[in-house]
This record gives sequence, C-alpha cells and structure tokens, in this order.
Amino acid sequence: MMEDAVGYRLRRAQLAVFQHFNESFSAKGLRPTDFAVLLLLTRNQGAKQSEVAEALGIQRANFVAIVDGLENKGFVVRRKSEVDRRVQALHITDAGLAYLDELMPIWREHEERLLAQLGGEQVRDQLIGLLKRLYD
Amino acid sequence: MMEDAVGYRLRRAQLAVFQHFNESFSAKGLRPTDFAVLLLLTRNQGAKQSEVAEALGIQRANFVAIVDGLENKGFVVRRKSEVDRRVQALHITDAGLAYLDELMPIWREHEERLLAQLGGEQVRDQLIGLLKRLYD
DNA sequence: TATTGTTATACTCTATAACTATA
DNA sequence: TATAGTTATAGAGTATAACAATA
Repeated sequence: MMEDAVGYRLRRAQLAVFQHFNESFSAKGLRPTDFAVLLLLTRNQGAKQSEVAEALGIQRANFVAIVDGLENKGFVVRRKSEVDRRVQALHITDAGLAYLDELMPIWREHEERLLAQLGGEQVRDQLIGLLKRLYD
Repeated sequence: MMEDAVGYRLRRAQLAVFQHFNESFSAKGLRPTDFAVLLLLTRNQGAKQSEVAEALGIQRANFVAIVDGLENKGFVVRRKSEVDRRVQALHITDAGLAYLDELMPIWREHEERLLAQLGGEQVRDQLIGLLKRLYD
C-alpha cells in the first residue's frame, strides 16, 4: 500500500539527495538555495529579485534574507532598476563568480554520484522527465 | 546547467505533490505523516514506536509529538511491552481504522491524479524504481 | 489601485543534548 | 553501560499580513 506511494518515495529520495548535498557543501558554508541563486544569475545577470525567487519556488518575503546573505558575503549586488525604481536587479559579482568556480567541482562530484546511483545519463534524463510531469 | 540538477527537480516535484496532498487532506485535519503512521500500523499492529519512526525517516525525539497527537484523537494507543518495559507498542484503534476508511477515497483520488500525470501504472512503477536507487 | 521589496511574526520540520526508566 | 521514550530547545524553511516606495 505505502509501497505504491509516489509522494512517500519522493520525500525519501529528496531527503537523501539533499542530505548528501548539504554534507558536500557544508564545509564551504553553502546552502542548496544559495548555490541555485548564484548559478541562476550566471545565466540571467540583472534578473529581478522576485523573478529569481519565483524561479526557485521561494516566496519573495523569504527571499530577502537569502539575498541579504549573499550580498553580505559580496557574491551578489542589488541595483535599483532605472526603468522601474521598485525593482531590484540582481547581479553576481566577480567574487561570486570566483566562489562559484571553486564550488563547481563539488557540485559536479555530487551530480556524478547521483548519476552512478541511477545508472547513467539516459536514466537520469528519464527520471527528470518523469519528475517534470509532476509539476509542470 | 540547473536543468540537469536531479536534486532541484526532486525538490520541485516533491513540493508539488505534497502541496496537493495537503490540500486534499487539510479539511480532514490530517498531515502526510499522520496518514503514513496509521497506514503502516494496519500492517504492523503493535510495532515499536522507534521502529515506526525509523521506517518513516523521523527521529524518535520528533516522533513523540506525532504519536501524542494521534493518541489524543483516539486513533492510536501506546501499550508498554511486557517483554521489555522500555518499549511502547503502537496499536491502531477501531476509531483509527474507521477514520482511515474515511480517508482512503481521498488517498486513492490523490494517487489516481498522480497516475494520470505520470501516464499509467507502468510509468509510476518505473519512477518509484528510480527513486529507490537514490536512497536504498 | 497594483506591484516590488521589505519587516515582523508564527508555524512546521528537523537536529541535538540530556534526562528517566528500564535492560 | 546501553537502549526506548521523553523533554527542551535551537535552527531551518515556509506562510501571511502589513507597510513604504513606486508604478
């Protein structure tokens, strides 16, 4: 009965994966969300703060402290948009990029481990395809 | 880059599934964990409290309040084992079983929805197989 | 009026240490 | 000494309401 529960399996798998992620990165003082923000900004320099929050499924009110933390560390800067003075455009700094470079090997190792557990890229892509059906 | 992130996809999918679960059951005042405990006890009457906790990936310290809640509602009873007076054996009550009966249609509907999203039982079993590789 | 970012706050989940009663 | 259950507590993560500045 419970063996069929998709939600239950999802929870257990997600817990295991995040636990490993945290262990890998904890020495660097990084959280999954921080990493996701930095990575996202490399591809979307100047993105709106609320856009980034929504892309990551985080409410804007809770995202403020996350950006504060990254800004205090010097990895991100807020710049008021000149078009719309309400919005904060987020930019990753050189220090942020350097930090990300330092982190990428750990990130890749993490993903390689998952790849090995799953049994290859094809299987991983298959899994991702299935997961997307659950929330797209 | 982030598109390949298994952990990220897992998180989003798990969030979406749990959100729907909560919406379905919230009117009944039930949480995913409570439901899992009741369901598990139907197959394992008299299981040790710490065994149930571990089976669900919950630390025994945090499991106490969960059992308290179910016991206060009359769905579960704790009985001290006569073999080892340290352990609490958990039993689902008749009221618990009746409550579970009431809940099963909602549960089935929830799983049917996931099944439809995924595209059938074969696909679901495939997904569960892949998820198990990540934490077994 | 509506939206962006912000603050404050509360609630849940999770993690850790220490206690008790039993073994 | 070790284990099961418990208590207390602290830290994340998440959710909601209200406010200021701006549109």
